[in-house]
Amino acid sequence: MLESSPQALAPVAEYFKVLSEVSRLQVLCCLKSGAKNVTEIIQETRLGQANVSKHLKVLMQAGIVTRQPQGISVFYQITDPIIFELCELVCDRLVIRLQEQTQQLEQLQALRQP
Amino acid sequence: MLESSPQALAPVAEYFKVLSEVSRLQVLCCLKSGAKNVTEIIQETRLGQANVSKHLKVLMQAGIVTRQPQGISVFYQITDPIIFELCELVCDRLVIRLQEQTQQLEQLQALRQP
DNA sequence: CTACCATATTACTATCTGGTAATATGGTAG
DNA sequence: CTACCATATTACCAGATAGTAATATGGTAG
Repeated sequence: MLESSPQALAPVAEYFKVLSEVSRLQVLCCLKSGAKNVTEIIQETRLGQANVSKHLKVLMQAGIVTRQPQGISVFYQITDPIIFELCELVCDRLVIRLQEQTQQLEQLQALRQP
Repeated sequence: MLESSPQALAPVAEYFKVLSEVSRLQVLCCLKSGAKNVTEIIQETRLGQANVSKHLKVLMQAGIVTRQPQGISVFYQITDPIIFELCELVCDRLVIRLQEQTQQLEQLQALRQP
């Protein structure tokens, strides 16, 4: 599987790009516990209002969150549960990498003082 | 799990950023079948030499590939097997999203011609 | 209707990054 | 040594994008 033509890879790259910004990951983490309105997201993430609005639009166009106007405010909710699975995979890998680097450092230090 | 502070999320975002470029995904796909030297990668991906070199550096700094000089040329190899798992997850999700969109379109067309 | 609140959009800037041509490096052969 | 090949680096440009201030939209209350 996993075709290698640029055309086939473009949507995958685009999806990863959406997840490649700290602010958007912050918003997603904030929504992990359930639907929230924009004001709540702004308060919790301490990001600017226009900024949050823009990021939410990007997340919606990627199909990662859904929008639900409710009275005067608008609630957003995560629809795509694989996000956290993806993040966990990456986190696990980053931890392993850190451990390897620490090990290498220790070995170097051991060599320096025989 | 999955802390929400910007500092904790930064490495995750960075990892996703590495995977958010079509050219780099092309290189990774090209390496899926095993180690290849730079010339082979250039031929297979049809990317420029300096460009491939730069992308390989990024992939190496992210710990996704390893470098092995061999005689006059340099071989690269994927070290991080989770990449394709990540891509598969995203692909599956993209397919589902496409299917949903197609369904919605069909419903709209059905409404237009009652 | 007007006033007000929450959210979205616009316009703009500063920063970052992919691509490439030119050049540098480094190993190999003769 | 020199010539040559593969790879890396540098310098540069063009396009994309995060952040923000200002403004627009749209729903609600009075």
